[in-house]
Amino acid sequence: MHRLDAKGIDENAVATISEIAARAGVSVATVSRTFSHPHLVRSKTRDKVRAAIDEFGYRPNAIARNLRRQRTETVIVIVPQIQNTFFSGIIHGIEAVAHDRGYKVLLGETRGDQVRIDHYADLISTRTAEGLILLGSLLPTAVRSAMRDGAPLPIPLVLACERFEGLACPTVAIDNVAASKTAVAHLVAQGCKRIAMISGPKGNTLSEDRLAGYRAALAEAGLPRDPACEAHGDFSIETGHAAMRALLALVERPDGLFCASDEMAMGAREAIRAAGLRVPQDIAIVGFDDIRFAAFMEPPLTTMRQPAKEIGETAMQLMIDHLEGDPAACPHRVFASDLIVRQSTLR
Amino acid sequence: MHRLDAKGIDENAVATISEIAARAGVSVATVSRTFSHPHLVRSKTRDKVRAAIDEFGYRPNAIARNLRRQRTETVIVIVPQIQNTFFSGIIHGIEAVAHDRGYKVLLGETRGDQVRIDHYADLISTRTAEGLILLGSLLPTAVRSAMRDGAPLPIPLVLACERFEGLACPTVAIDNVAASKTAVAHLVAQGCKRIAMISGPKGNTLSEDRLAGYRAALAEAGLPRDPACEAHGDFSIETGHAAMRALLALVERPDGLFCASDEMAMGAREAIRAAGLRVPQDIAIVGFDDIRFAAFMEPPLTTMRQPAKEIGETAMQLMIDHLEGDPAACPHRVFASDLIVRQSTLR
DNA sequence: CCACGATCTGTAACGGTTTACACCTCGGGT
DNA sequence: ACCCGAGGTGTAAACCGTTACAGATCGTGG
Repeated sequence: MHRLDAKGIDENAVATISEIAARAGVSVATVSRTFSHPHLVRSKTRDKVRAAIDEFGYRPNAIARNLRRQRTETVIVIVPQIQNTFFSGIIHGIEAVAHDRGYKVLLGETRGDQVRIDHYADLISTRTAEGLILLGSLLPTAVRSAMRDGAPLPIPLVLACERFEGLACPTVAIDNVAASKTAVAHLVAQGCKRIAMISGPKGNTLSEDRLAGYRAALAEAGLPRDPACEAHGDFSIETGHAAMRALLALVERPDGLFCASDEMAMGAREAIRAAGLRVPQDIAIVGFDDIRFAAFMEPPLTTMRQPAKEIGETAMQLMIDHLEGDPAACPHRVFASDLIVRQSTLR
Repeated sequence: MHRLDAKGIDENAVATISEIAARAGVSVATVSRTFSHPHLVRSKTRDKVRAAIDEFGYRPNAIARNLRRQRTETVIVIVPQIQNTFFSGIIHGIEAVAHDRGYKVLLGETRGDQVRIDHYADLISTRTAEGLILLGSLLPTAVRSAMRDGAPLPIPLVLACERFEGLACPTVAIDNVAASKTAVAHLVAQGCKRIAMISGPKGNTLSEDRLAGYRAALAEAGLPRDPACEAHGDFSIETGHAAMRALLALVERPDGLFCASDEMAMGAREAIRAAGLRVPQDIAIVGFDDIRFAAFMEPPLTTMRQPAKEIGETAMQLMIDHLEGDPAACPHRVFASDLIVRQSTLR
């Protein structure tokens, strides 16, 4: 299939190493060495091999090489949804480092589906990929049971942007508690007295951390905490919109809002507009992530910037260190996140 | 590395087929058949094999299987930039179909770099991947030279969203000429007399098609065409902003704007705001793509919707048909694109 | 002219699976 | 008693590289 054309001469199929060896009048070992360890081959011999290769178009078969070397130099990146701008920023960073270091990136999208995540994690057991970079808050079943049993991790794993209690593996993230505290303190400084939050899904460490930061900031400012002001979404525009409508229905309307993602802030902003209220005069908003579109909202959105690309780059770097270096090492990289102040909080 | 723990007992390493065969007291062929052709194995024998597998945790080595089968069931998707919302929508669709059909998706980002695109295309020659889905407007050098020589395509290729004159390969796209014509006709219907366009990069078929549609609509409406009103960007917010600033500096200011991407429309909208003008009263805007954020712009953006997910799904479908079916077939799928009318053009 | 080391090259094992082919067993028909 | 076919199973040859090891070649110093 797709290998032989009508004349039986294969234009596409690459010659094998033994054909090249025969054409060049050397052994397969020499051809192999010409690629992998050229310094072991006399330059005259190399030229013979190169000539044969130029003539017959040899490209070494990566599958055979992988089998022999027991390596694929491939990592799989599991992401809840590729369309999320923050995640695609991380993937951008991952791909950059992977490419530079000669690794390949397999992409798996989960959409919150445990079956899909396990399917992709299985690619490690079957040796299709060597390691797993996890962007979401869902863990493969195999990892979960290892955690429960206190067993070592069954697969090389790096967490980007999420952390799990009791899971010892390389992690890169920001300090979500501190970041949220800063964000909410900014709202306090702008004079907000009743600050609501739309966080991520319950039970998700990242969401809990951001919620904790929010609460800490309120406490520090001496503002009362009202459970009715704590809403949850799934980081999407739609859930931000819905959550804000609920918050607007409260008898005591909030005058400040902190969202755990810019997308939710976008949805919330729309709900506020629909209610005939103004941002920031009636309600000031702080988002999270600083996605590309935050600066182009109306008004431009104040937000906690996460260095998505750097997070991705670091995650891939940690993965390579893990695969090529000491697999017992378990570094944690924490990035700073900056508050980007724009008009949505300036009143 | 990472294979043996302190006791020399390997928790992670999967047993090989021959170990399982020995444990189960059968031959390797039988173990293999238990996986691939269970109906060829007596159920009692299957149970023995299953028991051994359960006990020792065997997972077949995909590399060895791939080598033997001469298949990897992997396609590589080359995208100019993963962060572009339209592209990530397509990838979303590609991944969905790939997962359902048992294929894997390798991700390659080019950022307009010919070296990177060739690097990724090379994964086909080395048999790492079986086919290439191309999202951008850059072609691998190997494909380009085949085109020039009139030779058959050197690799299984599917184009999503871009087409090339004289390149016969499965393609999925929309009718950019017609879509642009519709978009610009809408501006005409809204009473715009001087309509500018910010298109994509020059020399790009997609850009040219959209420009052609724009010109056709002007001609049909009897409006004069002014080369000064034809600007170019690279689909990004920033270039949209820059292009709009130039358009605003014209002595005769446009009163309508058609952008070849929503992102550029976003940048343009910002430039218009900065100039103290109103949308749509002073300048009406139509974008392209209908990315998730278009509906949340201020005012919400009228735009040509492209069915990104469906385009991706179809591209992957065509790729599988090409790999598993008739490689000579060269279907072209053209999707409808709908004009989504929002406030940015309603005056 | 020989010994010796350095440099280069070849042979063959190996990685782990799939599958063509051969073989064996067993039941049923003649 | 014999043949035949169906159903199961095993053997071994692929698939295509890499690399340990052995062997060949070459240059140099004695």
